[in-house]
Amino acid sequence: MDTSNWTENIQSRDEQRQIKRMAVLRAAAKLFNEFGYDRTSLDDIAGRLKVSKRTLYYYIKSKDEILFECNRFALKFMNDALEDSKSSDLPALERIEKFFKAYMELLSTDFGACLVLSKNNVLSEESRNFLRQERKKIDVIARELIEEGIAEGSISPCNAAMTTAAIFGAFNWVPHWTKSSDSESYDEIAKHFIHLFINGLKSIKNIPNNNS
Amino acid sequence: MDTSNWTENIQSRDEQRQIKRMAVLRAAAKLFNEFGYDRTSLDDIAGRLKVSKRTLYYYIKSKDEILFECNRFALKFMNDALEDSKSSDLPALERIEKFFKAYMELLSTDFGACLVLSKNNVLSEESRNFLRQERKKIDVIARELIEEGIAEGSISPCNAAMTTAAIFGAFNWVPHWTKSSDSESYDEIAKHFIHLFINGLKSIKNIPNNNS
DNA sequence: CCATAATTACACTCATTGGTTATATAATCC
DNA sequence: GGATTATATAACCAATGAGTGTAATTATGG
Repeated sequence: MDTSNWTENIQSRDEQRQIKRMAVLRAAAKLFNEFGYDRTSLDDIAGRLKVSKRTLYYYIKSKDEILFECNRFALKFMNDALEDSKSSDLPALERIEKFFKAYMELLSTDFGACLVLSKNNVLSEESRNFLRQERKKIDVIARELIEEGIAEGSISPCNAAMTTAAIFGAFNWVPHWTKSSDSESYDEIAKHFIHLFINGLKSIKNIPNNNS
Repeated sequence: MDTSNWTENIQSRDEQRQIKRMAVLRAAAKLFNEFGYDRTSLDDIAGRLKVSKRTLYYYIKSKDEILFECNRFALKFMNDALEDSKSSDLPALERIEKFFKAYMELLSTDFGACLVLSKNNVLSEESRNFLRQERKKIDVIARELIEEGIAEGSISPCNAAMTTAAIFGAFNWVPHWTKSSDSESYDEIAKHFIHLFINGLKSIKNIPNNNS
């Protein structure tokens, strides 16, 4: 049926569907993050949304798909956010700061947390490869930032892969301790972390970092 | 069973038992780390050891207990290792280095990896509390080290809790990427990480500190 | 070599759960 | 208003996996 012009209602239906689908994904992500993928049943998700399990199947194809979509969505969000920082021509250190602030922002969302809390060895080889590839992109961008910084002279030479691994690790771990989110906001955490990674622990007594 | 006095043979039997029990735990940890707790069946563990599932129950009480014991064992190992560094009176930065090298060593073991890879929200409230408490101890020691460093003047003032969270995070994340353990040894990683955390990214141009 | 205890194997129960299907209700558009 | 489509309910199925009873087998000590 290629109805051409009465787009509005169709749109509206589709929009409704998308919104509901999104609600399913978000509810699922919350539960996955709290109890883990395997210990979350579709009934749990349905219960949270006050619908029956069968209903979920109108929005998703399988439980696997839910996890995949949660991951995909998070990665898409991230990639979008990266477009900004890519075009920017700030000095490397500031771009790194921007980058990881965006990353922490992602991690503060249900989908972002899901990205780092769920092992995705559940999914099909194909899905897993796709997600791995997307992750890789983000990792590569971070690595390039470090390398630019080194080229620029603002970052001291180091193994960029190892360095990004350390930073991502620190960030990725944050959603693991949010249960008792008594503490600071994600933004505060990001600031602290970035400051630590840039300046290190060591106190700098005699070195004003103006270079000579 | 209160075995009282005929120690020798019992010992030998007991030793045998302990060894086998340990083999069960280690095999389980390996599988947990690879596939996750929920996706590892007791049949899998038994299969790995080439015994029947029923046999496992002579060494452990339940699947829960396996996970608990894996965690407990890792934490015990860590606490033992900490006794050393506690008595030492090296400068804080070196003790931190020592501490985190030991921690990375732990993470390189099956039990250590299990400690950071498994969500333990599976376990009973009681078990979970115990483990949390033990973890807390380790965290506190790390925090104290940082604070000593600050007091000493070798570490620039910072939020110690946040700082240890960052460092632990970076370390804890390592077992997540070991699947493709194509890369460096844990020891190398530890060195890199520690260097990064102590010195930071920022290049310090007037220090000829490229010893590596 | 026998009696006792430890260990192991087979087969079973029982509960959970992911996924499916038959069918009923509500919305949409001609 | 009636046909078509979207959405929901509830019952059902097949598979899995934790845990157990029993009985066979092995090791230990006298």
